[in-house]
Amino acid sequence: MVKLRAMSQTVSPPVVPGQAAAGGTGTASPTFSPLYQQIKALIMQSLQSGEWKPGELIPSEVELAYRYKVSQGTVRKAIDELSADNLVVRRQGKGTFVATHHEARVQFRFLRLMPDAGEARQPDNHILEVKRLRSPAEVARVLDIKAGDSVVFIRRLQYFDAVPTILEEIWLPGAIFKGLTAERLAEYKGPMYGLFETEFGTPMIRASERLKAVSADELAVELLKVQSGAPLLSVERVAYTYGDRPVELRRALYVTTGHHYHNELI
Amino acid sequence: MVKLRAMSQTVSPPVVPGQAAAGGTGTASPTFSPLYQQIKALIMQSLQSGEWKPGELIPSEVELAYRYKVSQGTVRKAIDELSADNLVVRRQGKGTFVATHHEARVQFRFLRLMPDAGEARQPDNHILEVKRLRSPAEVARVLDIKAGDSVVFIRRLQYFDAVPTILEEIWLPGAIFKGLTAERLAEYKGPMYGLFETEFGTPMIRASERLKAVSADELAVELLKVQSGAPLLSVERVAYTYGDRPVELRRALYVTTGHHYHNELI
DNA sequence: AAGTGGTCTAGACCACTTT
DNA sequence: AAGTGGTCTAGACCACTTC
Repeated sequence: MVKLRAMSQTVSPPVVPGQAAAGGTGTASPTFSPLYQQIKALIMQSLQSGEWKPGELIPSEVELAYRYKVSQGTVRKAIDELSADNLVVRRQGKGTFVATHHEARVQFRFLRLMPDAGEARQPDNHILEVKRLRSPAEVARVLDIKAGDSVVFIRRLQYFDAVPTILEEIWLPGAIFKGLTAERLAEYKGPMYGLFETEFGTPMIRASERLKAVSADELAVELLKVQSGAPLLSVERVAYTYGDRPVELRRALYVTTGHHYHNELI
Repeated sequence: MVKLRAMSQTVSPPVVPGQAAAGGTGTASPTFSPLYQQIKALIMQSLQSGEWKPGELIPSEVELAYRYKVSQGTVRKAIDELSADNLVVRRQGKGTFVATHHEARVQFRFLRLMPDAGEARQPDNHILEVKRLRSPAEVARVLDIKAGDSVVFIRRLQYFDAVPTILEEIWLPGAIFKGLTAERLAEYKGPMYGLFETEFGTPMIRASERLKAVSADELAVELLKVQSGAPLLSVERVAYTYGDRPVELRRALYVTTGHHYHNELI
């Protein structure tokens, strides 16, 4: 069995069972990484491989320490970072769980549109269209697939208090989202990312957004019931799963009369 | 001398020299907080009081451990959190420094407008107006002062590559920003928050923003050189200094043709 | 060489949850 | 009572910076 190596106790790069550690394989110029980073990488591999699925309990710190032959403190620091990255959730007395989109808490991370006054509430989702098509070059580039590859296209309208507020177009890699149909989307209760995670084994763990102000086009006028040329908030999102793999492109238009996009600068 | 107390080794609430700890004074129902949280609160008090100013070196972990009579590990955990909160910056081999706005790195935290293509660059600032006036009720409520209290009002235009892009109105509590004039603002090189921090002892440590899409009004048309009714990104910000005290209200209009507001959802 | 933050260990005890 | 994460300590050693 190949053992993990602590920092600088050796000249060779850190090695982990079956695969290189976070620092890289280090063929040319060996890079090192702290033990806890190597442990973190190992745990992430188990998350990615589906050994521990969203919502499930992962092994205890003591057990992981025994498994990886390091101290509990080192495992702890690894899990500390995974927790900060929102990949796992600690619960005192119970254990550490794989993060899931089936919690209200997580929704706010991915839907930043808030009512100007009052409490945030769940939107009503209306799936307008689901079809499979060949990926335009522009979409393919973002999703890191080949132009012409199969993609799933979704058009959705979201209502807050019966007011049409969000119109979005979503592109997903067809290879991952095989059996995705309008029916499954429509009948599914809860957040779309919950469905992606549960049914397609693809949890969204982070996203990058670009916001612009734009004028309502014809489709927006029709569906969002705004005047032609009305200002709308355009939100273009690329969402990523484990390994920073892009798996969703989403272009949304938000009506921001009565709602706003909330952001904390920390 | 009153000593700090570790968790639950006593029935009385944790006490710190001269003041209650993070958990609160606990007169009615004593609340507890971990030792490292108490240390963190103590360090924050020193930051707030100006004992250690932005850019300066704070005492080493060993020294702080001696001062507070706790282990270095406990001080470390306190500073870990302060570092995560962006209140201090660690530098291996050198020490721990109080965070400052005089670093390019910090700019990106507070200016999220990026060019759609190419590298971000520093804007040219044009101060259009600086005046002192009595606070409108609406502004006073946000800044937690009394309506009619003195406030400094600033109107500023920012250019990227000679293109007018950001028009903003800023309100500041007059009591804090006494000698603030158009001249000082105009002659100051670097970010406005750097000036606030250096000249007025008021570092902005976090901010909360509300974004909406709006139509250009007359003033925006004139100054931002956009067409009447053109869509603009409205960004309303409240910035806070130590102790979560609001000290700035900023209402900005961003031109988002060629630029976008960037946000990471993590 | 000395001082700083960064990593790692081992052990003790606490708070919380479940059995 | 047993198991989990959370806190705290003491000590060793490493990496980096400065003198």
